[in-house]
Amino acid sequence: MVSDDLFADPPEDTQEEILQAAFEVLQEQGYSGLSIQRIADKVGLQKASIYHHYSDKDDLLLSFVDHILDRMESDLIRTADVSPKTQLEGILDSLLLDERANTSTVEISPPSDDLLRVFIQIRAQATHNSDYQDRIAAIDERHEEHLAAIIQRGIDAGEFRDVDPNQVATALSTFILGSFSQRATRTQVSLEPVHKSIYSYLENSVYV
Amino acid sequence: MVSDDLFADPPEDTQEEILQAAFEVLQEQGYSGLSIQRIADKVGLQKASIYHHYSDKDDLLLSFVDHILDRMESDLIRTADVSPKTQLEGILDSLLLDERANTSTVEISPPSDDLLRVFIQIRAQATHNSDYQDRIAAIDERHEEHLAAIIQRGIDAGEFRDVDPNQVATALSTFILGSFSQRATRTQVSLEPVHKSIYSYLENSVYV
DNA sequence: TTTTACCAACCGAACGTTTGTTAGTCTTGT
DNA sequence: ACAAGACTAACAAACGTTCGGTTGGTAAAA
Repeated sequence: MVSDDLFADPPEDTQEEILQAAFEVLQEQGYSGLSIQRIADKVGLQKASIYHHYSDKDDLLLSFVDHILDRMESDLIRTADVSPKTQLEGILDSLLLDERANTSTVEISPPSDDLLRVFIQIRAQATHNSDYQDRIAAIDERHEEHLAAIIQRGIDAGEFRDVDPNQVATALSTFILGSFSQRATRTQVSLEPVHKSIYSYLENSVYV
Repeated sequence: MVSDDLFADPPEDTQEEILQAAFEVLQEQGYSGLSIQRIADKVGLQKASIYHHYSDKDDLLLSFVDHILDRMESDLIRTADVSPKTQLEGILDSLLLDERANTSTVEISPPSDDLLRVFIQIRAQATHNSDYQDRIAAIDERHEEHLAAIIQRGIDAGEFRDVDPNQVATALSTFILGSFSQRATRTQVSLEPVHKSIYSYLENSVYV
């Protein structure tokens, strides 16, 4: 199995190497298999050495989650100097289509399957851990605000009808999350029907 | 914290009591905290006694997952002797609205928040465990088929346009899953915008 | 330039606890 | 008396964490 990197560039210091190792372990073993020993093995360190870089497991996990969620958010939220309709469709194309089918003019690299799986697992921790809950809620809110702002711009520009930006944004983010969850937990999910349906919704209910 | 029962009636035998205990532990501690010791404590048994009812932890977890997914599926899939449009809206109302706001004529009890949280956690296991992947995929497929059948009936009855039943069903199930995921991982999620948007989609893109 | 001091990085070994699991024993209802 | 069901006790393995020691390189002191 080939795993892509947690960092765009190869990790420079040991701290980043450790987070990258945690990323791979989480992918292979799941959250319950994410132990110091396994991370140390993956980096090629003794597990005692981990404690030279992180005070304890909680510290490590917190840094890890921050890194993952930052990365996720940067995939979700991008500004672009194009018309609202073009920007919105660029976002949906990148998030809901296979890369090869993506002919969008707006360049948005979609989250990889690896990142998506890890994201879904972190999200699942939010069901019983309020720290995670807060972080997840923050991401969701910023994502929705980002979409709402685009829709508001579309209304102002006369491209969109006078819809409720927040309502449409919430619907879109719910849809995107559902698609992420399916991609992460099933194999061979066809993104086409979902993509077509949301375009149908936009054409018939949002666009002028 | 008050947890609702995994079983409609109070569990009769010890096996069911154990599964109910696992349900509560999973809710409080998450999947990584789901140990034999904690389950035994919750039932009021010694942990060795668990092995009188289940051969090992894997056996217990498999039974547990089966029970949860069966219950989830029974909440998702119900037949009703009403018009396709009424049935579809009954399903969406029950899954995407608060109970008190649910004035649907079709009686479908929605999955409780507790069940939803546990479902999302089990789903997350599917990211790295192929056994879980298969079960999750099976549920999703049956759910989509159920929705597609309703839509097909709607088309035949002249209530719906000549849409692709599978495409619309996939979109609906994606949407529902996204809503579940948000409800399970965030507090105070307003279901109203999502509900309104999907009705808008149906009226403008599906209904005649 | 050589010597000294220092510090970050890593390692090996051990700690107490919790994990899943097994064996043997006692208790209870039929 | 018999079997089902619960118990106590113990096991090896894995867990997170700590301690003390060994490097290697860098910077100050001689």
